[in-house]
Amino acid sequence: MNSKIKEKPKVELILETAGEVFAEQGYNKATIRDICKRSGVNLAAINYYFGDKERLYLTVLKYYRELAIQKYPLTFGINETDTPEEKLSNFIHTFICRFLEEGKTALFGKLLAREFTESTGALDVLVEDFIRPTFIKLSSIIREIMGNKSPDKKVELCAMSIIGQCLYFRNARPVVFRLRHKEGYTDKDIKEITKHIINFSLKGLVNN
Amino acid sequence: MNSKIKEKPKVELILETAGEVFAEQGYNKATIRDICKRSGVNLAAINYYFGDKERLYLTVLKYYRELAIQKYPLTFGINETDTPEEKLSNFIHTFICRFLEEGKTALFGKLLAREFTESTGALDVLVEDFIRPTFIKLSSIIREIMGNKSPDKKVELCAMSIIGQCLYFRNARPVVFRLRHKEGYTDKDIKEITKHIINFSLKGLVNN
DNA sequence: AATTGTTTCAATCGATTGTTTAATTTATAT
DNA sequence: ATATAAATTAAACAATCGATTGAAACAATT
Repeated sequence: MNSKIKEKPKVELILETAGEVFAEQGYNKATIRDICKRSGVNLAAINYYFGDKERLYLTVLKYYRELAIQKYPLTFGINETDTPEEKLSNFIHTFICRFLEEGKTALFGKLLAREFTESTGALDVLVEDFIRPTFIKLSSIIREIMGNKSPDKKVELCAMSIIGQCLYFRNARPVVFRLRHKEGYTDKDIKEITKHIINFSLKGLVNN
Repeated sequence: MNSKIKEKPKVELILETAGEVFAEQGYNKATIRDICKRSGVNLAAINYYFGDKERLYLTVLKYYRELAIQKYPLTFGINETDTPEEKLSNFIHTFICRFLEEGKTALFGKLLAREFTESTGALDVLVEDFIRPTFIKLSSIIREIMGNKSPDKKVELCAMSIIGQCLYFRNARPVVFRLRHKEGYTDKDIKEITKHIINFSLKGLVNN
């Protein structure tokens, strides 16, 4: 009757809502009831379309992964003609954007950032498909900066330092916001943080 | 009858067990049933002695806080005669030990580290009583190294970078262990990590 | 129009959780 | 010894969650 407007397929609707809920609440705290309510679908819809909660979550990951890798190509915004320092800057900047931007394109990054501290059964696959390649990419940049003679272990530790800084100010937001007496990050905050992490890390990588 | 051996008071027994369970599982995943089972007490004991789960958790925090501040004086192992760089080294070393050591003295640190990424209702108090003082202490050391002219914001960001590195390799263990194809940290690992974070951060703080 | 397959729905199941109760046991004090 | 209080227990309660059911509504096909 009101069919002039083509309704969004229910599966897609659920996936989008579920992605937001999982990113907000984490896998465990997110409830099927909440997702269904926000989607305006019946409680049984998720089990009908996806089987169970876990398979919904896996489908959500696949769904947003597509959006993510299509917006952020695997190059991490890095040109091979860039200097190593430029490459690291771009890497850090891109890495932070991937879980900080508003909108759907950053949802995969948010879900991924959660897996670091609240792992689910999907972590094994996520590590091999995304996290390890990201670390390898970062490690290669670090090696360019530090020189080929740098031992693997040292490179690995430096990669941890960089990722650790980035994830801290996302995952430890409850503490950060209280310390600052200020809720949320402004765009200016994010720019400053990004710039700081780049500077701090570039200096940290200097060989002595 | 068998009263030659003085039994440990039940309240204390529950507190110790509960601390371990909360540190292992986090507040939400820890169940009263599990704590009671491990303590060998009846299911109703916790509500009888502590009222409810939340007040048990708060009491656990207070209990282990005592052990912690008595083992780790608020000085963070820092002598005022140390150089600023030595102070930072000692701070990072102490900070990491506080949530990595085995045994009961590190339990408060483990609970605190959890609050960064899985906050509970206790976070507000914990921030004011422990986390903020720790940041202030760290900030004062950073200021000594970077010079008095350094803007507050810059010092704050550097403190975040240092804490972020330390917490990463504790809270992101699921990912780290998979990346390394190795479960757990050896004492050697911990020493290397600590040494690395100290070096990386000292270089990051250098003014240019 | 009848049949078939798909989707939607309210209702409910089964398991887990924090919490409470009411009865019993143990300890303490008079 | 007896009375009172404290501690302990098994059982159940209430709320929440993921999952399932079976009937109804809808769409598509024959």
